Amino acid sequence: MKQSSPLNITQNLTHTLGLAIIRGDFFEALPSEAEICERFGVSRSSTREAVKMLSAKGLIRSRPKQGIRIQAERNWNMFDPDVLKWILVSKPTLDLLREFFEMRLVTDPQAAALAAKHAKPENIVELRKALDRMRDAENGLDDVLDADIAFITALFEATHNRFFIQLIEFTSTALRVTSRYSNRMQGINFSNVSTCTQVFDAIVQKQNEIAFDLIKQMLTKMMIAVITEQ
Amino acid sequence: MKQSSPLNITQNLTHTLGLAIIRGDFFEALPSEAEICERFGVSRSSTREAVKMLSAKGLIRSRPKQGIRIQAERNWNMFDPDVLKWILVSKPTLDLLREFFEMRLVTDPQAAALAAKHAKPENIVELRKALDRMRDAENGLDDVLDADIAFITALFEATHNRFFIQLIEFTSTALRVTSRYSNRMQGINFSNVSTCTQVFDAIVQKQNEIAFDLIKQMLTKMMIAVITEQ
DNA sequence: TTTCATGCTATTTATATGATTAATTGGAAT
DNA sequence: ATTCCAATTAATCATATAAATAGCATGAAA
Repeated sequence: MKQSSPLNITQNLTHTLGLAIIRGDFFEALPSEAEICERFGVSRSSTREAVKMLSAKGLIRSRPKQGIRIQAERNWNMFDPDVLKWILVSKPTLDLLREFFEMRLVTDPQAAALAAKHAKPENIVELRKALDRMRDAENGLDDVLDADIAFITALFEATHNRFFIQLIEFTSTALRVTSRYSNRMQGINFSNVSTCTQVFDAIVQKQNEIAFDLIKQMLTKMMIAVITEQ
Repeated sequence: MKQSSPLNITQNLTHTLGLAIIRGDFFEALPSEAEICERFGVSRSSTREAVKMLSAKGLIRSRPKQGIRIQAERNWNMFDPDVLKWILVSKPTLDLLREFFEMRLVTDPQAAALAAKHAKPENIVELRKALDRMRDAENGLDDVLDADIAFITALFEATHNRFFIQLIEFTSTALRVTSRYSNRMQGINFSNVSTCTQVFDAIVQKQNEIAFDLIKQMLTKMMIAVITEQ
């Protein structure tokens, strides 16, 4: 999706360490710079750069003499796509999925309401395109997950709110990872085409509350399906 | 608030460049590594580490021959406290404030509802402490902003939802920065003590909907006050 | 001539390494 | 208890080499 090019050394180390931290492979601190270099067979430059990237995401903090210490989970940037991905890959618990839905349960309906309020013609165009893809996907002519993400993307872009737009990456990362890695979560995350069509109509007619309620109901059903499923 | 120690070279450069990028000082790309070194009088290591930190936050992307290119605003991690701070400091527009409230208008009520559902005894204790601080602040015995943030912190921690807990940094950063830098925004962001007391009672009695509605009403009033004020 | 593919070159970041500086901890000396 | 010292570790600087790639040049095919 993002970069087709193979990861370079720094990126690789960043992902390896990030995942290891979140998986709990280290206790309170990472090995020293020198030891990381040795253990992973990379130079100090690459090690330091990887450490800086993880610091920027709130996972660690590095100081002389103290070493590279893992920060409290509270400081992790959960909305960073990388961090979210590492968490979902390493511990895709039902609890986390519930927490994710508790968030979507308010952001998505509000996004629909804001879209109804602020959508411009080009947003309507994109929403219609996404709806078409969802219909195609129902008939096996397109990927269900991609189509779902396309709709969410168009919906959140129509809010013209930077914070909501930021949630596109958040939500699509979560959807992609959970649908790829966890069997339990498969196939239950997808939006309903007819509901989304109704949402689209509500947005076109600027009916905020209706758009809000439709998405909320849809997500509530999805959430119940996910949480109760074993 | 965070670190009392003076910023080191890398941190300094990160902030300088981050702020400059968001302020729009550069067009599409940053100067080359070598030029940044020269212009800011730092070594290549520090430059590269700062660049890596900004890459990790989604602001830029650096590739051989292409240089250090600024990413589309869509890719910026708006929920990263640093990024949010730079944005608020460099362009504290009314639009942005509206977008911020549109977000809080759903996250805060939901946080209250989740707190009512999931709060544990220690969360109740913290909420009560925060309420006491808010009362003290009303009488000039404590800082209003700090007390407000303490309540929000206790509220969001009580959700026991990692995504909501992450929003503590987000919200408190926004409150601190806006109240410090913008006169227009001053004094209008603060919560109402009596409402918060009612919210507290609702949480103790596990009345989700009541807690939800109380916060929503309070925020709606605040938002109207902010948006209509000139 | 035009078009497109191929390979070359210059530029820029990526990586590696050594040397020096600064911050911080923990213990020693007072 | 306080101050000072020493050891450790990251932070910074400097330099060298490798890898990636955009842009140009070249030349063959239409």
